[in-house]
Amino acid sequence: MHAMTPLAKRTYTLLKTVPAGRVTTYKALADALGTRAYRAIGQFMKHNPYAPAVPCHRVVSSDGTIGGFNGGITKKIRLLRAEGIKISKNSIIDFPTLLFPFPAS
DNA sequence: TATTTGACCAAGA
DNA sequence: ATCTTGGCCAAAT
Repeated sequence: MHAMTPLAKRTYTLLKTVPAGRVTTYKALADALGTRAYRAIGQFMKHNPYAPAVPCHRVVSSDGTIGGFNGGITKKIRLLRAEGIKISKNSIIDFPTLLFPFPAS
């Protein structure tokens, strides 16, 4: 087992609460965790030691575009579509509605 | 210890 | 609408 930094562990734990058919963003995760490390969170997703238990494919960019994925965004799009999420031109259809609201602290 | 690197973001041009 | 720039923070080198 590799040593897991506290922020990485909290990020994975929080992400697991996002249900299928909904999405979140790098920023929303950071915000809910009380940090501004959006970019670091992108790195955590890239590593994602718990895939597919941790649904990193449900994390997209703040503007509703797909963002990145280890192995290619095509795969990410396929996974999202399999959950009923519609995508066109690399952006989520009806993005604000599908965005999962984290419980307020 | 210092520097570089990102699956980012917001604001400008 | 597309592209650039500066800022942000944790990890890796």
